[in-house]
Amino acid sequence: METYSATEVEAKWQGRWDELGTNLFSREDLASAENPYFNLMMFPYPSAEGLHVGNIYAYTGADVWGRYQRLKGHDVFQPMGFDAFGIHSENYALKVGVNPNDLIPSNISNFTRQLRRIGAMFDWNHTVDTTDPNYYRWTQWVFLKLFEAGLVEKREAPVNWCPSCKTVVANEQVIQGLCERCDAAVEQRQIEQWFLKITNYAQRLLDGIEQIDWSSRTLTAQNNWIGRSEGADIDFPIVGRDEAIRVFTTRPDTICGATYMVLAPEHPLVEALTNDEQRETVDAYVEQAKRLDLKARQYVDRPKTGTWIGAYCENPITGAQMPVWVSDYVLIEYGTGAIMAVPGHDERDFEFASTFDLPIKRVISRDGSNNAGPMTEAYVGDGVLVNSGEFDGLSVAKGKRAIVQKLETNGLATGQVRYRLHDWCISRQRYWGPPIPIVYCDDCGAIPVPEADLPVLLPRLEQFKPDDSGESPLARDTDWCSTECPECGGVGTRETDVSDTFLDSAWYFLRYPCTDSDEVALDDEMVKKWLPVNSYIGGHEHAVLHLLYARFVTMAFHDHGILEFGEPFEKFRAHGILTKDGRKISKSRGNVIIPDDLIAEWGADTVRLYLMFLGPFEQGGDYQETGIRGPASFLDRLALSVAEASDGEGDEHVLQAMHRTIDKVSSDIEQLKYNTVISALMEYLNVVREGGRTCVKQELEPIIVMLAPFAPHLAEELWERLGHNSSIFESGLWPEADPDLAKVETFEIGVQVNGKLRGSISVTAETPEDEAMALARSNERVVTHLDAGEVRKVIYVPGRILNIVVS
RNA sequence: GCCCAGAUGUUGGAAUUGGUAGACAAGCUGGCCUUAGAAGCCAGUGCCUUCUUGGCGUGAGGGUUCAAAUCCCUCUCUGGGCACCA
Repeated sequence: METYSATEVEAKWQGRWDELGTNLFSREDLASAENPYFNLMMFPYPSAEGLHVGNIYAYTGADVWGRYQRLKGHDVFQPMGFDAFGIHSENYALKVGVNPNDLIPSNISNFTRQLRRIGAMFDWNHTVDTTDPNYYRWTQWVFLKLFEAGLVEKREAPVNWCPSCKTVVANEQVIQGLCERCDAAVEQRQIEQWFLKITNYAQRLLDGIEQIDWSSRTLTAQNNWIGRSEGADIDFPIVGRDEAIRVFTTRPDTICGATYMVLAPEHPLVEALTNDEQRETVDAYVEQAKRLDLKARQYVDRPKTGTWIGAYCENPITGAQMPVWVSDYVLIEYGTGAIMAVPGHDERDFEFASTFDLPIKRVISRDGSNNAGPMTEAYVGDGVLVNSGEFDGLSVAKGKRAIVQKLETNGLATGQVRYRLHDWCISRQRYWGPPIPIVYCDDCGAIPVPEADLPVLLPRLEQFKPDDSGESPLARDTDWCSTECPECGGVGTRETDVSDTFLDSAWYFLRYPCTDSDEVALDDEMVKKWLPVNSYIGGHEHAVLHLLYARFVTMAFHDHGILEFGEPFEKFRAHGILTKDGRKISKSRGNVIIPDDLIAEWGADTVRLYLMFLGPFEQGGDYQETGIRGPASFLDRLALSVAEASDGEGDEHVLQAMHRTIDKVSSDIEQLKYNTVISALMEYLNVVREGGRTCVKQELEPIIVMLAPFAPHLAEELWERLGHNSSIFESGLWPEADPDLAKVETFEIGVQVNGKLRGSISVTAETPEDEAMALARSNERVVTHLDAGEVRKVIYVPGRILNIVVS
């Protein structure tokens, strides 16, 4: 029996969509859309390998959502672009010896071909390529706007430095403390870099979490990443000096248990407080700490190291003298770069104190009793203050308040909130990115390039490999570097660092509806109409960086009067990960699946349907190729049914099943449970075809509409074969369930005796208990078990269960 | 170490959110049809059993309940993220 040829049908409908511009918006369409819906998905980095099946999975799931919104009557704008700048592309280009300027366009065209082949409804009129000067011109503009808003700052920051290659290396290029390329020990070095002050927005980013509809795991990740801590800054006077060491602590209640102080190696007071006797040891220690690369420095399981610097502090509560140490387990970038060490109640301090034989004092006890005997581990739990003089007996919470209060009256403490979030360093000493639009002038300093002079074009360099200068390869292009100072017109030199790829992607969604404008980055009319984004779907791996940066830029633009809204994405859903035979798909495992052959063999519709059938979209699924036959034959049977269908009235029993299916599908698709949507459609088709019956068209039409998001080509084809002459996506055809028909009248419910299933009875929602009992008693098996004793209790939940307790 | 997610037949996964565990598929077994089958159709398929009966069964162990995959406690394992954040 001839059903359909996927190749022909798919080519036919893709051709027709292109020809009619079904998925395209003209500038006028964008301006006049009545029911706008911006369906965004994370744009890919166009690798040389092409899209793998995981990408297809993600984009199909997002496209299903967009097509579903369209069937519900929205004007769905669904653009796609390419995140093509960055170290990824650059490293690959270096490896294969091709200039990224040549490599990227061919990768993009390959990606475009693949994305078109899966039949997603992308608007190819509104696409972005982050490496296009017409795009990065505006990325540079974003930088300038943030600069204007006072959110850009240049300061020294540590980078990994390979002393042999004499270049900056990324964290990923440091393998066990050694340079990936030359095996030399990597060290950290301080260089001047550009930062965006995202920390100014720490609290706002946290507060905004309350108002957005995002996957909860993504919000949790952002919450943890921002890492708000409440505590106090406390000053510990330095013995013999008119100065204090300021520390941040979340546990002021444990201050009486502080037995020593620790400064980070980079702390300015280390130099000032070190006495002559300790000088040599301390200098050597600080030097050694500096030599560690950034990754090794942060490695937790390293044994604690450090040295006494020869100074003392006074505990502002107990008055006790405490030695001041220096150790790299205290980080200069968090808090004040100094801590009071409470070994009795902090695991790290305990480890350090044990190593160096420093006193360990219990000041919190679980139950308030003053347990004797030495502590064998730090106690970090809740409890009651002990050995704390006047504060004994207070709970941890009350102790915190009381101690901070007392110190506040002496001006020695202030309540303080701190965040783990760091400012965003956007400087990259690399080639493949947008040049940071800054000019240095001996007289005027660092001056932003005027908006009118954008873009600062990235010159084509044949030698783009980082060299031993330690600067971006751009520094070698002296013609490019030398320019005029925008301020005084004198001699200027360009900034040679390029910006982080994450800056490109922190605002791309704002640009999509505005790609028709060359004069401005953001067309106010379009932004007002289409933003914020209604739905964003992407990988959970971007839970913190990309998604946080995009929120930050949006908030900053809002405050700077550029945008009316403060949150970019109303709704965000993280899709799951596809595994293969239970294992992660990765290049190193060699189990990467390129979808082209699969699509050539089965067709895009079958592949789409299969991928969506694997598991809940937000949880991912396991790819096993044999499974594709199920969805394939489902589509075949559906096509067969359409071919056989006659006109006329639908069978009532089938129509009831149909409306129940509409009900279930409509609610499951909202929750992205595409797998159960598909199984519901399969179940319904099984009812339609039960016992080899031939069906009527009326019974098939709604199922074809509901299938359309998953298998758009075949849905169009069957819709046409059923006699319709406009696109199935044109006029909001999503069906609505008739509640009367969808209602289930009689249920088979289980009958349990003492909680064990012994039979079932057929009831309605209104069947009263006595009637249900009577029915149960007519069941032989039930009766046998009832005979075992006296009926003590009957639990009857109409429509659910009848449980009879017998003893 | 901390945080998040998860563990259900041979496999992917369902389960009205406390109410008949295993839907829908894949695989396998048998049958029909066929020159053929990666086509279509039909039947069977959690384990044990005295086989129309009964018992067991959702990572392990305990608990709550008339009733637990679902709630609570303890633990194990897997995947992911963060990582000396005071």
